Amino acid sequence: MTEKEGHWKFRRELSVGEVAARSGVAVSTLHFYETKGLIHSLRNRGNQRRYPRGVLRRVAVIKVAQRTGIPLADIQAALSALPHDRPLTVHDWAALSKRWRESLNERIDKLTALRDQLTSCIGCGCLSMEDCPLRNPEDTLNARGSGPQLIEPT
Amino acid sequence: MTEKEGHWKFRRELSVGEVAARSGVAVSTLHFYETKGLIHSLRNRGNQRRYPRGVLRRVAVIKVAQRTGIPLADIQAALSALPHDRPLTVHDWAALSKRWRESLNERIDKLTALRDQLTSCIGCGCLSMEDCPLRNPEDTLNARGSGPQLIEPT
DNA sequence: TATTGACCTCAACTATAGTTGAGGTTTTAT
DNA sequence: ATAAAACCTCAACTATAGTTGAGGTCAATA
Repeated sequence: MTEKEGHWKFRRELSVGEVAARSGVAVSTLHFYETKGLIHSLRNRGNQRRYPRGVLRRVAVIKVAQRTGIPLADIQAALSALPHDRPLTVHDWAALSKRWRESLNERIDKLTALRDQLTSCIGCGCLSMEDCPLRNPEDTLNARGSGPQLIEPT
Repeated sequence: MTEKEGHWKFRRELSVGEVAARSGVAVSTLHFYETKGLIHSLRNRGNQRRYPRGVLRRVAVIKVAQRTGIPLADIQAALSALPHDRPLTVHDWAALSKRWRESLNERIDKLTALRDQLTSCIGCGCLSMEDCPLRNPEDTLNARGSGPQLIEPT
């Protein structure tokens, strides 16, 4: 709303409220992301956060990654491998999104396999620890023989 | 291990440790499920939990539902609509698993759509709140016109 | 200039799904 | 009979992803 800090053409910094309004996340979430190292800010003379415009793209990338099921810690790790003082490029985005699409695909594949097993088990209902693929997805138990399970498996 | 409580042929109750060993969940988890109303137990003279054998099937159903992404509260709601003093029947299981398969299918469909959008956006990288389908999945913003977003949307 | 809105920090709280530990009792095995 | 293993409750803690509120400061506007 204000044009105080120079001519609008040259104003490149955003307040936290502006970033919230334009990115669709709450101010408290931006604070939170900053504590987690997902975004970074500079401070003005009054200790208020000032963001470079590139933060909008960063937040967008974070939100998309979250939709694909990537935990914030992993997003942070991926972003921190990139320079944090320049905007993300289209190339950065392509690299990140390709990786995340892979993990999304894995998730989809796992869920699809689960759905197929569920479908084939609906009429069965055995749910036996030893026999049912739904209960024993990785065949972990048969790996060391049958019988009752170990107490409190890792 | 013990045959104390009657001839083995008639022993129908399980201790919490036995349930843990046979179901593959921790004792603490069984306690936790009980506080959430997901499973139920009787107590012996010494105040120790004694479970009817049907609890094994219940725990199995809970774990399968969790794999499909159903929250415990929903699982509890579904299970509590059934009599809690008899084992789950194959028919119970069929009804539950059909519902859960539906919600699993919805999850898969959403993730698949997301993956397809991600794929088509990898080369783009605009991530604009207004234009990018990845950022604006439900077209919530255009529903009330364009421009900057409302602050702190619900 | 004064007031209001936006901002600051820090602690505490929400929700989900449990785990861990302290302190004490019961059951099982020797 | 006694020691060990299993059990009990309850509170506190873990992790993830934030939100809320108190108490105080800064900035924009009337």
